Amino acid sequence: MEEKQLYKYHAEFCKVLANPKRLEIMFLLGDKEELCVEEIAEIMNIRVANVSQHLSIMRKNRIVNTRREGKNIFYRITNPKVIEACTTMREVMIENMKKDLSLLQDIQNN
Amino acid sequence: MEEKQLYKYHAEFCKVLANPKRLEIMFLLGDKEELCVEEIAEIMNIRVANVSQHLSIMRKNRIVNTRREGKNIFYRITNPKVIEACTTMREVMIENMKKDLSLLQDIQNN
DNA sequence: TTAATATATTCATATATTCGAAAATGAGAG
DNA sequence: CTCTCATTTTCGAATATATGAATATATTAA
Repeated sequence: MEEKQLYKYHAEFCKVLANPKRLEIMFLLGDKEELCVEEIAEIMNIRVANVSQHLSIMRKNRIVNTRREGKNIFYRITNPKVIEACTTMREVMIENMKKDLSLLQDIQNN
Repeated sequence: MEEKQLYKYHAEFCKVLANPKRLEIMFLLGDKEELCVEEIAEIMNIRVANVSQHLSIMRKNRIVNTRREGKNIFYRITNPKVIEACTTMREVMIENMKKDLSLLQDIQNN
C-alpha cells in the first residue's frame, strides 16, 4: 500500500470519531454495552434519523456492530481500543485547556 | 462545563489529527524529534505555505510547539500521548481492513 | 545602516468536503 | 396488507483545503 494512501485511510477513520455526536454515541455504548437507535436518540435528545445516519457511518467503519432482535437493532462497540484512544485524546485536550486557562489567569493577575 | 460542549471541543481537537497531511506531519515529528517547515515540505513533497497552514492549526491546538533558531522555526510534538492515541486508532483500522479483506477472499473462494 | 536573501506566515480565492434535516425507501412484525 | 423501525438518498448550508500572492521576520552582505 502506498504511504500517502495509508494516511488518507487513517484520517478518514479518525474523522468518523472527530464528530461530537458520534463521540457521544461511542461513550454511551461504552457505558451501556448495547443500545438501539431509539434509546440513543432519547438519551441524546436528537432525532432518530440523525442517530441512524451517524450509526451507519460508524458501522461502515466497523466501529460499531449490530444485532437484530425483533424490531430493534442493537448496537455495540466492536473494539474497545477506539474508546481507549479517544479517552487519551480527551485527556491531552483537557491538559491543554488547563494550560490555556492558567495562562489566562496569569494575564489577569499581572 | 456543559456536557455537549465538551464533546464539541473533543471533536474539534480530534479533527486536527483527522487529516492525512497533519497525521503525516505528526508521525514525521514523532520520528525526527524536530523539523522546520521547509524540511517537512520537502519530505512530504508539498508547498511550504500549505505545511505552514497545517502547522498553525496544530500549534493553535498545542499539538506542536516551536523554537526559533536564526531564520528557522523548529517544530516539535508537545505531548507524545497524541501519537500513542493515533497509533492505536491506526492499529484498529488496520485490523478492520484485514477483516474486510478476508471477507472479500471468502466471497471469491465460494 | 541599508539592501538583498532566506524562511515562514497570512490573505484571498476557488474548489471540495462534510453536516444535518427532510423525504423516500426497505425490512420485519402482526 | 399495514404499521413501525431503520436505512438511504437528496439537497442546501457550513466548513475545510490548496494555491499563489503578499507580507513579515531574521540573517548576511555591502
